[in-house]
Amino acid sequence: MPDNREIIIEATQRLLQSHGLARLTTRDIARGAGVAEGLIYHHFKDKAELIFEVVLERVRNTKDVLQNLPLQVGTNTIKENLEEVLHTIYRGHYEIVPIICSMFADRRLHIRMLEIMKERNLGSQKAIEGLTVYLAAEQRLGRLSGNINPQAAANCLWLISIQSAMNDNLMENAVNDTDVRRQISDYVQTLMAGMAPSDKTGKIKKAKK
Amino acid sequence: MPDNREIIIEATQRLLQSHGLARLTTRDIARGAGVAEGLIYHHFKDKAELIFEVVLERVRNTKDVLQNLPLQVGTNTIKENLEEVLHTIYRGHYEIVPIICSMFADRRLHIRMLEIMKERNLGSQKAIEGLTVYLAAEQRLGRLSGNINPQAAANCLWLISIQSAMNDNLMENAVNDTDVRRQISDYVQTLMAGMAPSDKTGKIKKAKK
Amino acid sequence: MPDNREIIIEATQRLLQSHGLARLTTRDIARGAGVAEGLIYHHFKDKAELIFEVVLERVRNTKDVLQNLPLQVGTNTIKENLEEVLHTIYRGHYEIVPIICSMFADRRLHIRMLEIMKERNLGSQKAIEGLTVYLAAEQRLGRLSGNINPQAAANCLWLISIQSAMNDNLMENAVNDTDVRRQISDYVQTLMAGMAPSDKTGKIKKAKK
Amino acid sequence: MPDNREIIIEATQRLLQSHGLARLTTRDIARGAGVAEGLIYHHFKDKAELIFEVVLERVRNTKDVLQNLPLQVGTNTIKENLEEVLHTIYRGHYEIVPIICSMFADRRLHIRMLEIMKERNLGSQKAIEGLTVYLAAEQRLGRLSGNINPQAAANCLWLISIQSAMNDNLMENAVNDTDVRRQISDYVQTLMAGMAPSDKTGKIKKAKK
DNA sequence: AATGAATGAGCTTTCATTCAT
DNA sequence: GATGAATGAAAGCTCATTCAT
Repeated sequence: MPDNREIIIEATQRLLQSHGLARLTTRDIARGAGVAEGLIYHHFKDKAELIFEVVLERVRNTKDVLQNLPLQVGTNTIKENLEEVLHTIYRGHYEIVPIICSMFADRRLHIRMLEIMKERNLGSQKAIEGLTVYLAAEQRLGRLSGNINPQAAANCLWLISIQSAMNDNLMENAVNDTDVRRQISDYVQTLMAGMAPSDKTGKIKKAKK
Repeated sequence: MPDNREIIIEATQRLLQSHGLARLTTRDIARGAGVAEGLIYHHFKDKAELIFEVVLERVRNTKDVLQNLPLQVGTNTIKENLEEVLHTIYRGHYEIVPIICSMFADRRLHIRMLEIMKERNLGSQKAIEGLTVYLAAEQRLGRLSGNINPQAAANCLWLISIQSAMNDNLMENAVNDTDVRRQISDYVQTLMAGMAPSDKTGKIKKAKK
Repeated sequence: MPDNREIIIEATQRLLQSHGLARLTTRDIARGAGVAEGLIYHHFKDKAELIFEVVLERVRNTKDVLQNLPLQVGTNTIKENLEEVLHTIYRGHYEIVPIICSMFADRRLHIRMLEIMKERNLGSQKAIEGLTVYLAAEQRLGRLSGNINPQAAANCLWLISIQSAMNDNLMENAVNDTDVRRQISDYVQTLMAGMAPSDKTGKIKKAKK
Repeated sequence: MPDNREIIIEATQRLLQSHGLARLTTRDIARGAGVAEGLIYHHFKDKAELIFEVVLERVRNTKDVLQNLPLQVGTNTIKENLEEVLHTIYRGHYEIVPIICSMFADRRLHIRMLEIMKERNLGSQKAIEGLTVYLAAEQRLGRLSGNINPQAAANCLWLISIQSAMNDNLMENAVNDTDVRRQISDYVQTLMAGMAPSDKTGKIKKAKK
């Protein structure tokens, strides 16, 4: 007994990738799923909610990784852990970001999207929480500098990986895994090392001029 | 005699920023430009061509954002300079977020845009170049750590500010200048200080397990 | 064991009053009754039959409104009695306005309703009868002018109160009891005093030109 | 050169009478008018506004009569003038009332209808104004009792004629002009004479019992 | 060049009704 | 009797585009 709700979500996911959101109609979705158009509205309040469900499904894996991150506290190197996190966020969002952006290109969908997120108490801050907790824990273990603010650092990592994915997708950069990982490694390296000169103590030097 | 072609483009640009592409109708554009709907089709083959013209103009402007940065080498504190840069990128992108999103929503527009950018050698890497040059110069002056890769660092700064702007725009966060600047300051602070513990030498410690 | 047929009818009645017919769906009804949508079709041939059953019940009740009025003959003041009557008619109809409107909206329902009313000798003239009898009795007691036709007067009172209720309901006027009573009082006062000049004898003066 | 806006209104008017509102679709209207469906939305904001326009067109005549009523001050007999007014209101609303009621059976149309009325500053009080002014003027001339409130009296007349029309339409009473005029004559007679006993002075007697 | 009325295909959404369980 | 997932035929409305003037 096939679950039509799942079938609809899967068909939407498939069509979203081949056609894009702007040209995707509920008729296409129904045809693609092999069900009546009306059934969509039995399982989802409206088209926006269906699209949102697709995005959620995709993001779920990322969310799990971030939530389980605190379990990694003290294991491996920090750099290894962070690279893994950034890679997960990157991969989890590479295909989703254009869909989300598409929704924001449509005023009506945009508004509805924000409503749904409010209803379900979702938002990127929620997703980042696990990362923030992890960083704070590593900081307490002395594996991270006491000078940084875990929340700000988590935000930086999040923003970099999301925007990388978005940028690569928008510019259609080659995205073989080796390149992605090398790039991420560079970013993490930069964030770990810090840009201030090596004699720094967390205070920023004035120009000597 | 005002040039109606220009007037139409300007109105489209304005409306694209405030309303996004998906619900922007030729009627809206005509009304916004104060001309008849039919006139659009005298000046442009179709709606897509008009939109394309507008987006192209925006992309042309983007690369100028960071051109003047190298002039700041050695002046002020690094932190001050970087905060100013991030703020500039943030503000410059905040308003074109709906246009960027629109490109994700319309596959044909997206593809044409990429072709043009390739032809004319545009693209974010170009825009970041000024920032990279600046960072390298400061590094030579000893005002930045020798351990970082200027290109990677420039990328980090770029990605963070763009994605901040997108996030704030799309999630309809409050964006008064004070909040934006505080946020940016936190990010720069994190990047300057680095996340590795204070005895770091650029090498990453293993977990002591 | 509660009788689901009755439960469905009650829920429909309630919803018809608050929401009107046109947007009242079988889903709403089922939800309101706490049963499955399909069950409606076990108890009623189709939606029309269910609605019909409900409207019929309302019409049955309406004629009782004025039955007790003749009992008031000679008691209180006429004005008090009439104000009470108008208020009763007003209140009794205020809540069924959406149902009356629904009959105008659905031709089939309208026709069936008329047939039933003819068959069973229902109708507003029947309902007004009590009022007419009352007025005639008061006229015989000398408490009402001998110049009026009790039937016409009863009709006037009836029409005014019904239409007041409709108007207030449809225009979403504020309808606190004080306002309603003041309004009714004005109408009764007008009807009691009569519009002809005070030297009137029931005959209408010509303009003196 | 036929005016399509008028053609659409006329077709709607025609179809409204034969089919009723509940089953009247925009497709039917377009077909009936011989134009494209989209054209309706070029001339009217939505279906509600079109329907409303039809009602307005019909009511316009009534409105004119009421507004010109003050010109009749002092001419003919009061009774003649009032009978003419009530007859005009009755005739002008006989076919309109069911349409208006139908709109109120549909929650969405109801709300939209009230919006439109607010936008255009319409409402029954506006229509009654002319009648109120007329009554007040006749009162000053001594042709109407000084004991009545012109506003309340105007309301009574209005409510009676509207509800008569509605009642006759709903009950499908015979409505040949002779019957209608006789009925109206009875109502006016009642209102003129007043219901209080002939020795009245405008004060209401207590029951002597 | 400029207008704006007119088109018509296509969109999302609604909803009475059916039917396997 | 009772369920609720599933249907599919509309419904109201949108909008890029055309064309007579």
